[in-house]
Amino acid sequence: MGRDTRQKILDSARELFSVHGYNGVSLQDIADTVGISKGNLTYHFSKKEEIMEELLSESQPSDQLGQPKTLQDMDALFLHMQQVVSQHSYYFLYHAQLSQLSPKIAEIQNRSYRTIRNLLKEAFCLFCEEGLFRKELFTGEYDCMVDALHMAISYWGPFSSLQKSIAIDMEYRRHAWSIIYHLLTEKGRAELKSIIQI
Amino acid sequence: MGRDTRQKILDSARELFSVHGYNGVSLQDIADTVGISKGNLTYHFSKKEEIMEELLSESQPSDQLGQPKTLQDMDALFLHMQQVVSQHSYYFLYHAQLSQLSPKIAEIQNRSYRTIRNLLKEAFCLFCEEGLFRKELFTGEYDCMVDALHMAISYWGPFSSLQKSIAIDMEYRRHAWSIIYHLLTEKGRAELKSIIQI
DNA sequence: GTCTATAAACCGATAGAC
DNA sequence: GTCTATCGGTTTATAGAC
Repeated sequence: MGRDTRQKILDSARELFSVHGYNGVSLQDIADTVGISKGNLTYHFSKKEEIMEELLSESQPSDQLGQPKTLQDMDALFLHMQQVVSQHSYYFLYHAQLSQLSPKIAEIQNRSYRTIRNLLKEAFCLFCEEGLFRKELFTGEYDCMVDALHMAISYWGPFSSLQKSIAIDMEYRRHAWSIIYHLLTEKGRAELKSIIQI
Repeated sequence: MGRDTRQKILDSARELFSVHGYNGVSLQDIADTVGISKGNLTYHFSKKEEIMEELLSESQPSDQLGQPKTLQDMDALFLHMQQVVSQHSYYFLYHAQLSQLSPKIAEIQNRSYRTIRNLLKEAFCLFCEEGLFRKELFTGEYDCMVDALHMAISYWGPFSSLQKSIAIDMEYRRHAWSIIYHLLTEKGRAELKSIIQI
């Protein structure tokens, strides 16, 4: 039951953190949910932080992402992000708080952010070379759109949850394409049309 | 010393919350900073939530904002938002968490969000009528850009703080204009040029 | 590995003297 | 209005039996 208990703890913790946030969940809550004692819990994870650290490093959003080579790849990336965000809502809802938990967590987050950023920027440049994206209107426009897209990825969950009374029923994937639609050339727009209807 | 102590509590609490977040600050911390006893603190605010509620309703970002009529107004709004965000960083860093604190706080946030949203959308439509903005490329493009702008307003602080090792030294005001630059017509771009250099 | 028991500290909130 | 003292509850973490 060694590995098994450890995994059960992580699963229960992830679920509880998703609903109540890091501070809203005590070790007692986790132990109760798993069905073990608090003492046993601290045998596996000596500190509460360690659970979160393992949870984050276990499944980083940027893990399984490959460099997008086509608009189709980009769309798949958006779709994938949409799933990650909904499955790891606690990560995005409380990530400012999480970064203060431990230097290790801050480092994990930072690495993830840098990865996504580079992924998007390189894709933009590639699309530009292939005539799918127009050239920059001003220096730094691509960087700005990468930031906007990145911000949308990170905060789509909390942002839309705060506005549930307003009509933001549009899913993230559509929002992402809408943000960068103006960057597409005629060729790019034609190609996108076969992928998704904006 | 009646009003005085109450105000001191609010000032100290705002400062502490900004750095450590709501859960990271205890009533003891606040009392110590003000230089009063914990008992005296709970005389003024019987519950911890009440401090945050008063703090939020005291200075809502959308309070002193008028409807932007010109690009100059819009720029002033961005500038104003930039100051608000830096002065009330706790509000933006922890707003997902804060909304769960009490229904009253959730309502305050929701009203604020709706106000900013409408402010931006109406300005967009006005600018379009005046030939400063081009027409929408697709239905909902304005709404999408309003969301992107709104997200940037809300999360510029936390977003840039998480990326401090990366080159995001561009201030929020410039970022906001960059996001919507592609919406400007030739006439609009000429007018913007006299306000800010993108 | 898992348990019980408990330490040690801190939390928000209350009671009552002054 | 301000204080001290304290209650009842919760927290993380440890010690030791099995």
